[in-house]
Amino acid sequence: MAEQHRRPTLMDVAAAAGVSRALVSIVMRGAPGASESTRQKVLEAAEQLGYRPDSRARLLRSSRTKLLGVSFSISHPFHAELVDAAYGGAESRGYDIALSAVTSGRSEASGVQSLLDLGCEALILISPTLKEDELTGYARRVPVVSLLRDDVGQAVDSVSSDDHAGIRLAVEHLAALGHQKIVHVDGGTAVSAAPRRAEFNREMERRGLEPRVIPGGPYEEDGLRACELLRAECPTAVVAFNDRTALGVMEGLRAAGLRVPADVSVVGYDDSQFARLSYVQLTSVSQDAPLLAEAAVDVAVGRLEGEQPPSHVIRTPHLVVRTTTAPAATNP
Amino acid sequence: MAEQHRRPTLMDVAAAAGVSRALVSIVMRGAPGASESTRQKVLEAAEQLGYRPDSRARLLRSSRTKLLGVSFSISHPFHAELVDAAYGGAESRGYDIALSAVTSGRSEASGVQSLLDLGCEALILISPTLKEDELTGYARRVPVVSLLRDDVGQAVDSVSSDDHAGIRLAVEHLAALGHQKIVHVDGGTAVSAAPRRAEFNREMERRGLEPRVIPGGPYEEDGLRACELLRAECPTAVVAFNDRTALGVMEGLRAAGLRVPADVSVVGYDDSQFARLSYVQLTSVSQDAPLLAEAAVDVAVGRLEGEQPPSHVIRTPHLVVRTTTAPAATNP
DNA sequence: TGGGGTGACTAGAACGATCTAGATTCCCCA
DNA sequence: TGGGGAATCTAGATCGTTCTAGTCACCCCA
Repeated sequence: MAEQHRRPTLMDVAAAAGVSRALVSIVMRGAPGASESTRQKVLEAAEQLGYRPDSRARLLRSSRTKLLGVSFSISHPFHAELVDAAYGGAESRGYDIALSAVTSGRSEASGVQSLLDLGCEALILISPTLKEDELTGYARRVPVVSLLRDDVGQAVDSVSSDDHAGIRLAVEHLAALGHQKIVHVDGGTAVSAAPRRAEFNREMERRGLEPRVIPGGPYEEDGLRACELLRAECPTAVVAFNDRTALGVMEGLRAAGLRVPADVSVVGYDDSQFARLSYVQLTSVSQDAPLLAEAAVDVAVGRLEGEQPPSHVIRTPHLVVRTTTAPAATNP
Repeated sequence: MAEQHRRPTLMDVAAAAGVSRALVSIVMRGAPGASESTRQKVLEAAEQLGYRPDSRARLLRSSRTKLLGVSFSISHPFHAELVDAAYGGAESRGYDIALSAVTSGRSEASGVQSLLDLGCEALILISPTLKEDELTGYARRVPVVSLLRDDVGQAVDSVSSDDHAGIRLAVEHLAALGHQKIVHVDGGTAVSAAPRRAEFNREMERRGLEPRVIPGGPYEEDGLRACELLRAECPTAVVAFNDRTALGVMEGLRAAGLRVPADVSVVGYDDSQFARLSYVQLTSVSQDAPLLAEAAVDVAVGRLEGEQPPSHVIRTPHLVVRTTTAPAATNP
C-alpha cells in the first residue's frame, strides 16, 4: 500500500512547534541550549508528526556517523555470537552497527567497500581473510579492528584470543587426565589453524609426548573425514580445531564403534551453541564471545574518540569441561 | 594508524580533471551528456584520487537509495541461506542490501527502525514476529515483504513456501513407505508451527490415520525433549517441525536404542546445511532458499518500480529424500 | 548570413540535517 | 539606570551529492 507520505523533516517539526529548525535540531540530539518548556513543546510536536531524524542527512553533515561496520561470515555460528555481543557493546556506547555478511557469493572486499560507502567510521572485521596489505590499505582510511586474527600488521588493531594458551589448556586438561596419545585434528587453511597447530606441537613436545596432527578443516565434514586417518593412530584423546570439527570427529568415532569419552576423549574449541547442546556436552575452549566483541568495540571507539588504545588486545580463553573428556583408560 | 585523509569528493575530482562538479557526477553515474574524451579524463582522475561516491550524500539528494533492508534471525541457519541468496538477487537488480540481525538482545522493531533510518526503500523481513498491525504500520511508510510468513494482512506483501503442501509431501512419502503410526513433533509457538501442525492433522485424517502431535520447538533441545513423550507413542515415523528439531529427535531416538531409519523414519523441514551433512543425510522438505529469497527481492523491487506485483507469492516446496526414511518394518 | 538544433558543459538550487556566529531576551547588581 | 553576562533562540553556511535550467560553441542548411 505504502502511501508515499513524505517523511517529516526538521522543518515540519519546527513549523508545528513554532520554533526554528536549529532549535529542533538541538532538542532532538539532546544538546544543551534549549529551555525545558520549549524542549517539551518540540518533543511533543515531533512525536505528533512521527518524526525520525534522517540519518543520511545527519551523518552527511556531521562528519561523525556513529556507525561501526562489522563484517562476518554468515555460515559461522561463532561469528553470530560475536555479532550479537557487538550490538550490545555498540549500543551502550552510543554507536550503531552496520552489518555485512560474507557469503559464498559475496567477497569480503565488496562487503567492506559497501560498509565504507554507508559511512562507517570504523571497521570490525571478524576473522578477516584479506591480505595484510589490503587491510593496511583500509586502515589508511578508517580505524580497522581485526577480531579473532592478530597477524594483521601494525596499522590494524586486533582483538583476539590467545590461541596458544587455549591449546595449552586443552592439552593440559587431557594430560592431567592421564592421556598420552593425543592427536590434533587441525583447521587446514582456516584462520588461526596455523598457530593452534604450532602450539599443539610445541606443548606436546614440552611434555615429552609425541605430537600427532591430522589435516582437518573448520566444518563437521572435515572432522568426519579426518577420522579415517585418525583411527590408524589409535589415540585416547583428540583436540579438534573447533566445535564443528569436533562434532564431525565424534560422529566418525561413533561410526567406528568407539565411545566418547570412554574410549576417546574429545576437546573442541569456541564453546559455541553446538558444544552446549544437551546431548553433545562438549568440553571446549571458550573464547568468551561477549568479552571479545566488546573489547573490539572498545578499541574501535577508542580510536575514534582520540584515545590511543593498545593496538593488540589478547584475551586468555578458559576451558569449559563437560562430558566428552574422561580419564584415560587404565589399560591403554 | 588511519591518517585522517579526508576522502576525495566530486569537487576534488572535478578540479583534478578540470571540469565542473556536475559533469563529474554525470560521468560517475554513467548518465548521458558527456563526450567520450572527457569521460575518460574524468574516470582517470577519479581512479587516480581513489574517489568513491559518498552514498549518504548521493542518497540524500536523490530520493532513491537503492537500499533494501533485510532483517533476519542470527541464530537460524536457514535465514543465513536466505540472506545469502538475497544478496545475489539484489545485486543483479542494481540494489544494495542493509542487514539487521535479530538477536536475543535486539528486538525486531529496533532493527527495523534502524534499517528505516538508514534509508532503506523497502523491507524484507524474514519470519517476522511483529504483530499484524505493527507490520501494517511500517507498510504505510515503505513496501514491506514478509518472507516465510503469510498471515500478515493485506498491506504487507508476502513470499512464502506452501507449508500445507510441504507437510503433505512428508506424510505422503512416509505413507507410501508403509508407515501408519506417524507422529508430528511440532514447532511450539514458532512462526509457521501452527499451519504445519494443522495440515498434519488434516492430511493424516484424510488418509484414515490417527494424527498424533507432540509439542516441540525449533531447536535441537526441543526435539530431544519431545522424545520422552514420543517413545510412549511407539511411532514408526516422525515428521519434525524443522531440521534442527529432527536432529534432536534423532539424538533422542538413538539414546533410547532405536535406529534410524530401521526402527523409526524421520523427516525434517528446511533442507538446511544440517540435513545435508554427510553423517546426517536427513530426508527433508526443501523450501529452496535461493528461489524464495529472489522472489522476495522481486516483489520488493516490483513495488518500488511501480509495477503492482502479486501480493502473496506462495512457492511449492519439494521433498529431498535421503537416508533417514525407509519402508516401515514389516512386523510392527 | 543567420536562425535553429544539438551536443557538451556549468551555475546554482535543492536534499535534511548540523554548526557557527550572532541576535534577542532577561536578570542582576553597581 | 544601564550595562555585563548567561540563557535561549535564529539565520545562514555547510556537508557531497543530484538535478533543473541554463549557456556556449558548433554545424547545417535555407
